[in-house]
Amino acid sequence: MRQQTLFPLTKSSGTFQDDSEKKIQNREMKSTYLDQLNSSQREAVDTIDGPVLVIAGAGSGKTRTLVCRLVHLVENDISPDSILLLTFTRKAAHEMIGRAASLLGDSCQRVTGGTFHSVANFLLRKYAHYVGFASNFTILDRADAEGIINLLKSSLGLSGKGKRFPSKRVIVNIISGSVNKSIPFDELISSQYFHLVEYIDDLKKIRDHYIQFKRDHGLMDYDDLLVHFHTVLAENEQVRREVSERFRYIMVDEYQDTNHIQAAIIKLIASDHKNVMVVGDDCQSIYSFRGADFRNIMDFPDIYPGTKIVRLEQNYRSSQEILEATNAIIAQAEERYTKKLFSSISGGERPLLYGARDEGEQARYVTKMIMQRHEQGTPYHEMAVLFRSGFHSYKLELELTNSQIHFEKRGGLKLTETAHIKDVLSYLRLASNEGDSLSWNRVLLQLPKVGPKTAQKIVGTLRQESDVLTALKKFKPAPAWRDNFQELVAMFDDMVKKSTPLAKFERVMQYYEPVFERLYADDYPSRSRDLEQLKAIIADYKDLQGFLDDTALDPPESSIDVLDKSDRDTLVLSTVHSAKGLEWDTVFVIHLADGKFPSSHSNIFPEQLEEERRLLYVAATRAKARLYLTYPRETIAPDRSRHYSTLSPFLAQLPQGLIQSRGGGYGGVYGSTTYSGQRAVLQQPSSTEHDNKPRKSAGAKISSTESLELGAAVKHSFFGSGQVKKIKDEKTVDVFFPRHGLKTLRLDYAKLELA
DNA sequence: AAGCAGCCAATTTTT
DNA sequence: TTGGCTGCTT
Repeated sequence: MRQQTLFPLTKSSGTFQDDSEKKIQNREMKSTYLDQLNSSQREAVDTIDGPVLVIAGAGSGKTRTLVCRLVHLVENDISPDSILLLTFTRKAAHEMIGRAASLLGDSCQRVTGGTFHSVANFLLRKYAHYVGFASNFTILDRADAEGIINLLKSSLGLSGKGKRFPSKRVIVNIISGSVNKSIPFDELISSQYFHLVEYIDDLKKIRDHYIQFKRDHGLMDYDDLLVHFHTVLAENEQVRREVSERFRYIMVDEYQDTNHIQAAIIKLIASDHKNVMVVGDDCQSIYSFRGADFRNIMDFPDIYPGTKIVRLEQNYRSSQEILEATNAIIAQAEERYTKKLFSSISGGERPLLYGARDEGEQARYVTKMIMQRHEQGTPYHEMAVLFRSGFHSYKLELELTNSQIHFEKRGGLKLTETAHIKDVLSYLRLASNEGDSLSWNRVLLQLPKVGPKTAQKIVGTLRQESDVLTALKKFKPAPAWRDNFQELVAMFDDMVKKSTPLAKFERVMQYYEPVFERLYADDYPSRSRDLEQLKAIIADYKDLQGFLDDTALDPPESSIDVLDKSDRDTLVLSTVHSAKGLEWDTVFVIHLADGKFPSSHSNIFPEQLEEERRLLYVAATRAKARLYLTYPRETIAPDRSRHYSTLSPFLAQLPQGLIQSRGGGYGGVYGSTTYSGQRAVLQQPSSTEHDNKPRKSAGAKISSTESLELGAAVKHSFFGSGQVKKIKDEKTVDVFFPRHGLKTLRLDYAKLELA
């Protein structure tokens, strides 16, 4: 039953680590797995009791170490039931436990594994009453949370507040950010959303109503899963002891991407026995936007005195040539990272940099190189294309489809983020939690002639009776939509009585099909493929709650891989975030232009920029043998205006000789800054900038501190006017802004002007 | 008063 | 491709 919830039968088809590697490891470990580890790995595996911190560089055999330790624990008579394995995705946990099981047998499947969120959910189904929730609470995804915020905005009379009032997206970001970063609400707004300070009271009101709304209707968002779980453990000694006794051995992967609440949860569970092993790499911390703090790693030995610290620095993944480039990328970081990875795989190729003319040419180049490599014997599944944002791959997707290369896209839009899937899920959620008024609101709005006001009126009557059905039957609909309303009520009455999730789904579809065709008249045939996919997923579940939890905690990707049962050789397209922990023979990183990578959204705070740098590091260290870096020299904005772009500063500033350059130019259309003269372009990244975006034309842009002196008045696009307080080096200054205090700015990225 | 059609703008990363 | 806003219609 437990496994059912944590590990659904629906596996997406990707590989966690490539198959050949897996086979080799299995063979190795079957003989005597300990002998196959290097001395550091072995030390990590060997230590059974007490706190262990493993600093594991990219490709240093981290997964192998975790799997071996799992095996080692079980071989030393530790019951698999008492082991908790926390990973970043549920797929990762599933994969590791599966590998352990293939070495040692099925008993390993009894290990509890998954993300913090899935484990918190699993335990809250049992303990939620301690924090005032029934056990049938519904999990909200981001879109649900935004939907509630919208409802509250209008019911609190804040929706017509003008353009400057934050959108639901921003409001959810603030509320969630405050929780995840453990920063008080006011403080977060005045430091990171200072332009919203005037709305601070309205925002607080929305937040308080949001919290109450969730309580009233049995709803938990992602953050609540962690917060409420933490509260249960912190405030109920008996529960804490129960959980602590059950999970006597804890392993946490990707510890650099945990936030403070997650660290506190571990601390509570482990406080009796201190048997915790955490594995992480500070260089690969890429989730601070969601509250992750890699300082959790540094603090670990302080929280757990006597921690054994193990460093894994030998890289078994990439060639020395690739490592030299990736080491150089991370060496530019502000933060001093202690590790320097080395590899014994030599004789590889230097990473290749290609400046394409534009996005179309970039897509054609990548497609061409993929086909070339394929002809030379690299299967598609050994190649991947990585990018900063989901939409960066659109052009490439078209090109690959034209060339009939089969690919799978990870990251970006999820299946559950499309409107028609959310529709169907809403009906099903009502079968599990009839008080979920967000879902009621959604399904009621689908009735013709029923808008926000009417829907709210109906929802308002639902709680006046002991059960929803009675309330619905008592409600008097207007004649204009009475028939449709009664049909909906009949469907609901009928659906809740069906026993299996599939039967419920089919009853919903019988009602929804005509609604669907009316709502999405222009494109319902293409959308109905998604519904087929949903049906295939739901058919594997015996338990509706499990299905709903899984789709919320681990939403299927929108590509149709579930229906595609054939074992086709498939190329992977992925956001860098979703590529974490994976590896391929050949990796392409595209759109490496300033403004795209690093994203232009992140040049306000130096810390965000540092995270973008680590993100590139993560992307590049996925490659085993070949790494291609590309960027378009010209992009077209949505308004069809053309913009020149320059190479990402992260690459432009690398020492010479680590990367080979190729391409660009094309008959000198863009001047002679082609990559035959690598030096000229690489060394002056910002001097070639021809950005023709409209811009405030106040003063001269400052690119070096040479043109600055102490006390100079300057202007920043985000912080406003300020005064130079300290010149640190030729690229770094401290500026005091009256409204934000002292900020350290890097002139390469901060758009600073003379006032 | 509420619904609805049509126009314009914006669009990171994820549990 | 959605989502917010405006102004027209029921």
